[in-house]
Amino acid sequence: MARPGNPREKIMATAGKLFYEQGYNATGINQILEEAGVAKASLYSHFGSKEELGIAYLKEMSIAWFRAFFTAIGKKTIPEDRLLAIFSFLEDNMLKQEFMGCRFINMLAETGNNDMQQAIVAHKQQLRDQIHQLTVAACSQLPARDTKAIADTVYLLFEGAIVESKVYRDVWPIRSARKAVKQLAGIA
Amino acid sequence: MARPGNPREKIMATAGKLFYEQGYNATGINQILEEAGVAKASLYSHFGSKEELGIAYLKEMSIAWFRAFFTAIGKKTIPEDRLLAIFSFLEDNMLKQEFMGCRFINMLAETGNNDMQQAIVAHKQQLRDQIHQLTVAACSQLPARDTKAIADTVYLLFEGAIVESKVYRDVWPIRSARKAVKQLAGIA
DNA sequence: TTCATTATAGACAAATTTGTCTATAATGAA
DNA sequence: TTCATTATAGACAAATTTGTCTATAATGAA
Repeated sequence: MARPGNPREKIMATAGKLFYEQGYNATGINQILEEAGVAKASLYSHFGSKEELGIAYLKEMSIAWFRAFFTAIGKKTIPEDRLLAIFSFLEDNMLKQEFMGCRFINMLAETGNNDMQQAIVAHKQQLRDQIHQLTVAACSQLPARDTKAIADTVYLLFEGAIVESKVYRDVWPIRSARKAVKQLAGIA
Repeated sequence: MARPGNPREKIMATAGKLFYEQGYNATGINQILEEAGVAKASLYSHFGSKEELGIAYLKEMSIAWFRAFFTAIGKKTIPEDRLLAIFSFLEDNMLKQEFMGCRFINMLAETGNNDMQQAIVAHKQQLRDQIHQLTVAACSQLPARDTKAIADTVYLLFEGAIVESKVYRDVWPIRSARKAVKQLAGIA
C-alpha cells in the first residue's frame, strides 16, 4: 500500500484520489490512512483536521489542474488553436481516467465550509480570467464585438461541458461546446 | 416541528429541504425524522432504507421541477419568449430561495448508487428534450441551420448557468447565458 | 363497535466517524 | 555518536450513523 514520498505527500495523493472518486463525505480518514500507508498522527500533525485536509486538497489540486491546463494550451501557438485546445484538454482528461467531473464543483455540492468555498470560487475565477484572455487573443482579428460577453459564453460552455460529460458519461457535451465556440469566435 | 400531511409526505418534504441544503451524506436519517416529526419506523416502512429515500427524492423532485418549469413557460405564447423564459425561470428560482444549485447535479457528486444516477440522467435527458423542442419552435422562422446543434448549445448554456450561479452566488451566469441564447437563436 | 392497518416513542445494536494520546522506533543534522 | 524531530502502531473515547425491534396508541373501513 505504501506510496512514494513523505507522509504528507502520500496522504495528499491518496486523498486526492478518494475524494474525487468517492466524494469528500463518503471518504473516511481511516480509509485514506490505510491506503496511503501512513499513521493517523501524521495526518493530524500535518493537517490538523479533515476539513483542513479538504482545504489543502482544493488548493493543491487547483495548482495541479492549471499546470496541466497550461501545458495543454502551451502546445499551440495560433490564438484560435489555443482557445479550442481547452476543449481537447477536457476531452483528454475525460478519456484518460474514470471521469467524475470537476473536483471543485463536486466538493461545492458537499461542503458548507467557508474556506473550501473560497478556494473553489478562486479556482473558477482564475479559469474565467484565463478563458477571457484566450478569447481576446483568438478574437482580436475579428470585427469589433463584445469580446467580454463572448468570453463568458465560452466559459459557461466549458463548465457546462464538464458537468454534462459527467452526467452522460460521454464526450458529446465537450464536442458540442467546442463547435459552438468555433462558431461564436468566428473560427473557420 | 410537525408538518402537514401524512408521514410519507412529511418525510419527503423535510428530506427535500435537507438533502438540498446540506447534501445527502451530510444529512442523517435522525435529523430528517426529528424535523419532520415522524417516527423512525415510519421511514423504514415507507422507504426501506436511506438509499431508497434518496431514489424516491430524486424522482419526486424531478416531477416537481418540471411542473414549475412548464408553469413558467406556459405563461408565454411566442416561441422566442418561451425559449428565453427558461432563463427567467432559473433567475426567479435563484432569487427566491437560498440557492444551492441543481439538486440533481449535487446528488450526482455524492452518490455511486446506480438507481440514483439513472434518475439523474433521466431528469437531464428530459430537460434536454424539452429545450430541443423549445429551440426548434423558436428557430423555425429562421434560415435553415443546424437546429439540433443550437439546441444542445442552449442546453449546455442552461446547465452552465445553473452551476456557475451557484459558484458565484450571482445571477450573472444566467443573464450571460440568456444573452448568448438570444444571439444564437437570432432573437431580436 | 370491531379489528386490521398504520403510526409512535424510544431502546438497542453494530458499525463507523473524527480526533487524542501513549509508548516506541526511525531519521537526519550537528 | 548524540539528540531533537518526525513517524509509527494502535488503543481509546465520544459521538454519530443506519437500521431493527417492541410495546403501545391512533385511525378508519366494515
